[in-house]
Amino acid sequence: MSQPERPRRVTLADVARATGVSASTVSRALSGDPRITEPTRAAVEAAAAALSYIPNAAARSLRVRRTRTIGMLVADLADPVHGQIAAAFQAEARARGFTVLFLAGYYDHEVERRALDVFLEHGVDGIALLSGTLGLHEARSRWRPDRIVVVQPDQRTGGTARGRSYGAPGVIRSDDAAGVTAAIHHLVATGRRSLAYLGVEGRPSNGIRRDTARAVLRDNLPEAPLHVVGLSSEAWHDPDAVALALGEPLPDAVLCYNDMLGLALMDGLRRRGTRVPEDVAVVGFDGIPFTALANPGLSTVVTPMAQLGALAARTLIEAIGSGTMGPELTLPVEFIVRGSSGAGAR
Amino acid sequence: MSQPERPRRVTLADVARATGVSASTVSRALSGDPRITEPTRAAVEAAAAALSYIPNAAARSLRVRRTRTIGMLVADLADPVHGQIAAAFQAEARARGFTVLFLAGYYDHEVERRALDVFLEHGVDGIALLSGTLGLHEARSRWRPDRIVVVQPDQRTGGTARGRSYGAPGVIRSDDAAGVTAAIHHLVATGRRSLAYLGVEGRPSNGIRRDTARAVLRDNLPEAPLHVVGLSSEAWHDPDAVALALGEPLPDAVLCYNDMLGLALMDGLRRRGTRVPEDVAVVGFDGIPFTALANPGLSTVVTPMAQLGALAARTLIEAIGSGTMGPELTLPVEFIVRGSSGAGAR
DNA sequence: TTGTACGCGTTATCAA
DNA sequence: TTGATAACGCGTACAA
Repeated sequence: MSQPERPRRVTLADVARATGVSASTVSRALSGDPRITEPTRAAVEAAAAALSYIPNAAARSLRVRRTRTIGMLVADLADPVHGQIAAAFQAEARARGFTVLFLAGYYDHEVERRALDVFLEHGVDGIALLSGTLGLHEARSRWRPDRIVVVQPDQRTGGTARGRSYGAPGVIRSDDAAGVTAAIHHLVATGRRSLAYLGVEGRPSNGIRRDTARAVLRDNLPEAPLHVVGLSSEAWHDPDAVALALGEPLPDAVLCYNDMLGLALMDGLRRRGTRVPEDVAVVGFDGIPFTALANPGLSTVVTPMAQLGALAARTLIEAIGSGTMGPELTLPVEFIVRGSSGAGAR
Repeated sequence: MSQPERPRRVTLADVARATGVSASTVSRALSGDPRITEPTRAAVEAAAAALSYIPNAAARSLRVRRTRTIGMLVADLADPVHGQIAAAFQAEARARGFTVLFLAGYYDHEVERRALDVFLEHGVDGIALLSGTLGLHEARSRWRPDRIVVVQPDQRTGGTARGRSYGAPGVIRSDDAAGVTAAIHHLVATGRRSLAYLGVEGRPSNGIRRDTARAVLRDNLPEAPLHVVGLSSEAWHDPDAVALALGEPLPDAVLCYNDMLGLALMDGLRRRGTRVPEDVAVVGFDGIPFTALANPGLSTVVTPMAQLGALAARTLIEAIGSGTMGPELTLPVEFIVRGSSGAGAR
C-alpha cells in the first residue's frame, strides 16, 4: 500500500486546474491581490486547502529575487550566551515574516568563510554575524555592506576610545567597557588590592574587556597593575587547572572573561580550600542564569542578550526594507553584585 | 561612489561568456563532470573565481528537486540541552554537505505547525523534530514519513514497556527510564525514605521520567509512594518558590525533571537553611556542564546530547539517501553521583 | 568533448 | 477582472 511513487508536489497549476482558472489568477488570489473578485478568491482558497498546496519558495525567490530569509552566523550554538541571542533574533525575525538560516562557525575562519558562501548561495536577504572571527570588514568586502549586521564585535570595528565608539552602522553591541569599569570600581571600593583578569585567548571580545580592566585599574590603583592570565576556550571544563592558572600568590580579586570561567574558578578555588569571597573575590561576565543559582552567587556583568538579538533582527530587517543601515547601537549592561564578591566576611 | 545600482548577480552564463564556452560546459566543469577536458575546466574555474561566481541555490533546487537542506524544529534555542543537540546535529549535517534550517517552536503547537509549512515551502530534504509538542504522528501525516526523525520524543511514540520500546523507525532517544531507575535505586540504597519528583508541566519527556520514578519506587519502597509536584517551565527562575513547592514536611530526596530545576531547588533549600545533601538529597537530569561546577556538585542523569544530535543527523541523511529510515535507536545514559546526593554527611 | 534546447514553479507584464 | 506569455538560473537529455 505504501508504493514509493513519489507524490509530485502540488503546484499553482494544479490548483488552477482544480478551480478552473489560470495559474496567474491563483497566484494573485493567494497573494491577496485586490483586483481578484471575492468568489474567485474563495474558490481558489478552497481548492488550495483541499489539495494542501504549498508554495515553492525556490521558484518564488528565483522569480522575485528576494527570499525573506536571513543568515545568522553563530560562533557556537551550544554556548548559552549565543543561544539566547540567537533565540531572540529568530523570534523577532519570525514576527516580521523572515526565516533564519543558522550556521555555526566554531571560531574557525575557514568554516566561517564557507558559511558566508552558503548564505549567498541561498540568496539570503541579510546576514547577521554573532561573535566569531569573521570581521565586519571582511564580510562587507564580500557582500552588500548595507545588509550585514554584527552583534558584539571586537572593539576594533569602528573607532573606539574608552568605551565610546563611533561610526560603524550595523553594529549592535553591549557596553562591555562600562560593565568592566563598574566591576573594577566595585572590587577596588570593597578593599581588594591585587586584581587579576582571567581571559580566553582568541575571543574577539576578550580584548576590550582585558584592556578596559587594565586601564581602569591603572587609574584607580596605579601601584598594583592587573595580573593577566589567558586560558583556552575549553579551560572551564577543568576547574582545578583554572584555579592553578592564577599562580602564586593568589590575587584577592579576579575578573573573568565569562561566567563559565567564573563558575569554574569558584569551584577550583573551593577544591583547594580557598574561600570565596573571603580570600578571593570572583566576578564573571555575561549574566547567564546559573550565576544566580551558584553558591555563593556569582557577581557578574549582565549582557542584555535578548535585546541584542531582537535589536539586531529589527535593525537588519529595517535596513533590508529601507536600503540604509541604522547607526551603531550600544546597549547598557548591568553589574550585579552577589556573594562571590561580597565585602570581606559574610 | 556607492551608487545603489544593484550589482546583478553573476550567473553561469556570465562565467560562460568570460570563458568563451557554453553555460552547460561551465555547469559540468564546476560540478566535476569527468568528461570535461582539463584545460577547459581550469579556464572555467579561473573565470568563476575571477567573477566570484556564486551558484544560485534556488535555481538549482528548482531544477534538481533537492535542496541538501534539512529543517530542524527546536523547542527552544536558548535551552542549553537543545542548543547542544542542535549544535551536534548541524556539525554532522555540515560534514555531510547539508545545510540546516532551524526554527524554534517554543512549545506552541500553532507555531510548530507553521514551522513545518516553512520547511516544506523551502523544500527541505528532511525534517528533524527536537522535543516540542508536535507528535511524530502528526508530522508524518503531513509529510513524507520516511524523511522525519524525532529526537527525544514522548514515551507514547511507538510502544513502550518499562524502558523497552519497539517499532518506531526514525526515533532517536536516550534511555531516560534507565537513568531514572539508577537514580531512584541510588537514593533508596543510600537510605533515603521519602522521595519526591519535581516535574515540569507540559513537557513531553516529563511523563516518562515521572512514571518511571513512581513505578521503580513502588517496587523498591512500597510503603512510601512518590510525592509528585508539577511546576511551570519557568519555575527555576524563582528558587524560593521551587523549594516552597515541595511542601511540608520536606521529603529527604528529590528527583528533578531537569538540572535547572535541580540547581534552583538547591539554592532555594539553602536560602531557607535546609542542608543539601544532609537533610535533602537532590538529583537533576540532563547533565549540563554547570552541574559539575555547582556547590555541592549536582548528581544527575547525563543525556548524551552530542551523540543524540549527531546520530539524528546521520540517520536522517542516510534515510534521505537510501529511501528507508533506520530503526529506533536508544542511547544509554549515565548516572553521575555528586555531592548533592551524598550519603548523609560530608 | 561540447553545445542546444527545454523545463523546474513562480510572478510580472501585457493584452483582452 | 482575468488569461497568456516570458523570464528568473540551473541541470540534463539529446544532438553534434
